[in-house]
Amino acid sequence: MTTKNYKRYTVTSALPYANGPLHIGHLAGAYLPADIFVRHLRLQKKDVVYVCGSDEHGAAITIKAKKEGTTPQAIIDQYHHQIKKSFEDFGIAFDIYHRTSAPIHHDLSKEFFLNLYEKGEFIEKFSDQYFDEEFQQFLADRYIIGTCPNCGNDNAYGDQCEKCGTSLSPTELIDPRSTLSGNTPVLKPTKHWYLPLDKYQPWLEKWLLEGKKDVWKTNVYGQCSSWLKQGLQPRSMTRDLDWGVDVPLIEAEGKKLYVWLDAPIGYISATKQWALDNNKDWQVYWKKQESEEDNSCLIHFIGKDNIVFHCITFPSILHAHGDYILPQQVPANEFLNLEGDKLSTSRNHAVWLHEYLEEFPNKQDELRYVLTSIMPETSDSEFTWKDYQARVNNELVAILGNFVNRVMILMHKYFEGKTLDAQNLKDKAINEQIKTAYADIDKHLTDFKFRNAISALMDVARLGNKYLTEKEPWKTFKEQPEATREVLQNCLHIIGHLATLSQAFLPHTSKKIAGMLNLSDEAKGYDEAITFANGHQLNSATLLFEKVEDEQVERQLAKLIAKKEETSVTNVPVIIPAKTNISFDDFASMDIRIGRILTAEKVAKTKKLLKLTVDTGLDQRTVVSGIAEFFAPEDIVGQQVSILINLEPREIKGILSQGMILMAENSDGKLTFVAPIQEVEVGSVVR
RNA sequence: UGCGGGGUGGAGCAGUUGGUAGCUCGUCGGGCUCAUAACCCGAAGGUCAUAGGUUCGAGUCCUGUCCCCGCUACCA
Repeated sequence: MTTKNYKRYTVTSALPYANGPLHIGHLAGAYLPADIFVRHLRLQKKDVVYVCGSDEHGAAITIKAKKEGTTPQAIIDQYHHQIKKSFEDFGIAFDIYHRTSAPIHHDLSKEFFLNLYEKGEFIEKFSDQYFDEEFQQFLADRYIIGTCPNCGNDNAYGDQCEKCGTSLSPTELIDPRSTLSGNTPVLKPTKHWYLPLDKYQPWLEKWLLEGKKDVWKTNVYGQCSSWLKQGLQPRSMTRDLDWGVDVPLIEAEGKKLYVWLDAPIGYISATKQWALDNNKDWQVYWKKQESEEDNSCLIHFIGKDNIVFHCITFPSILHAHGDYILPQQVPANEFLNLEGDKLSTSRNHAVWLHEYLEEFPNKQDELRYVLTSIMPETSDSEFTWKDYQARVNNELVAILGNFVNRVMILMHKYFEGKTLDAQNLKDKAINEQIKTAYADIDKHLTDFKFRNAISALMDVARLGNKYLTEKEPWKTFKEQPEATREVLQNCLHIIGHLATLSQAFLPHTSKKIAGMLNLSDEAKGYDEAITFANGHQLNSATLLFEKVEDEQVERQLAKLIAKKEETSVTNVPVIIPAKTNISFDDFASMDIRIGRILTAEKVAKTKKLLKLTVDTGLDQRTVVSGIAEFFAPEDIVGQQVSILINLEPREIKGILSQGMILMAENSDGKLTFVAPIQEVEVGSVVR
């Protein structure tokens, strides 16, 4: 593929956002594949730098700080160090794990902005934005809540209503409130600098649509081409925020760079810091060289949610700057699910890396193996603890661990763990198959097919088990000790190759194997021969992997359930600020009645809507209600409900909805009917 | 709403440019006993979501339909 035969590689993994810990989805998406890929390149003695760091800016962090009554700095310090340590313990081999709050990053981000500014790339636009007069600041979209014009949810955010899914802008909200003060914000003009993505569209079409067709993964290419087809719009690169990189213009005081401008620049500033620390030249990894063939091969490992920024926005910025190379590959993975449900930070439905490392000490490679085997390369995939157990027990323990153990035990039993004239692998067929394994793994990794690659690694261990079974050294030893010795020494060579080949995937295991063979545990390149001296003494056999017991699986499952419940209980309910007063007449003008649901059916092609027929006492009418996620149609027939009957009828999904069912919604968005505690006569007035 | 990805034996998934449907796990039968009851061999099990079309021939190309996931909307 196109990543072959470069002189140099610049590999990045998406910057984790420093407002929460890492979970297995992050690993499977952007970190484990990159780590394997980079280790593979290093084993080929390629020149590669692998950078990452914490993304520490953006409104989500200030919101979290405010919610927890602390400072943004405290939040990012806490999570930066936690994330960094988790990566280290897990064995992700970054050359540097940096952070975007570092001065070197702020400087470089400003430099980028100024470079584009001076070239006149930005469009300067005034727009009216909500401003909180009490707090004297402009409000980011997420700081404004109000009533959704689409579904009437009065807890919609300025950028989106999470209830009906509509994308909004703050000015569309009915009755907007600031989450800072609860006051009604005022519109004030503010100036922002926009990146004219529309202007780069023709260039993007050529570079991406023509240049990356059949080169990038279909999920990545498909998403990009759909964006380009829709037509790109200028995108604001600045924000009215008090946390982030300052916009380096006098007239922009108090404004910050948009996180998505500065975050990817974090890859570059991290490289710069690494170069400083190690006396290297960072520019060869990022800047265009005199001759194109000297350019570094830039590869971004990300999850699918980051595709557009890494494939369209960031390349546009690099292109507009002009001095920088562009990504050669963006092997985005899809998502990992957990036990049949999406991973979710807010619902605490996740396997957290720091907890795994504590509860399963020295079992990094087990998780690395499982996640690589189920990596969501082409579609979403699923992690279950039962599958974890099965893969560890049936594959790592039974195939790899067992093979190594069998050979080691036989060697010690028959030959005191000493080799004799074991310079070469003497079985031609085995030798060929091992060569093929090296080639296969290289091909799969070059194509970002990590599942296939790790399966090719396991095939080497399978080959060993088969060879042992066929040669039956435990039978031949008495009659033909020399032939038996040769068989076992051939097996030792296979184990040696397993040590080399597993370095990229299972680095901890590789070291253990090398230790057992009493070979140096220095990283061994692929081209280094495996040799045992005459009379080489092996170390004693230890088990590479332990079985996962049913009890461990059950404990993890119980923990997931417990956490979910705990979260829903302890989640501090967000109390929505009070709305402005209305007159009694306004209230009296609402006609709310008690009705009864007569029929209910799901509206086709929607996930939230139910079509209800309600007896209001006056008539029977059709109401479309967004409650399908919480109630099955058959369960609510006969239910008494409060219904607002003089609401302007509205067509929803082609059905005329005449009225609105009143629902109580808790802070998790869970709905309950507002109904009389005793049955009352249908048509009764609520007032 | 629009767009992207996916729907393949019990489970999880591969299937490159169209040419007899594969892998891992599980199940069943056999072999072996060096090994963490692990290893090796063999078998059963699929109308490739669905309806049409192109073709000598389609899981693979085209069209319609139905499901699932995601993006659009600062969690990989």
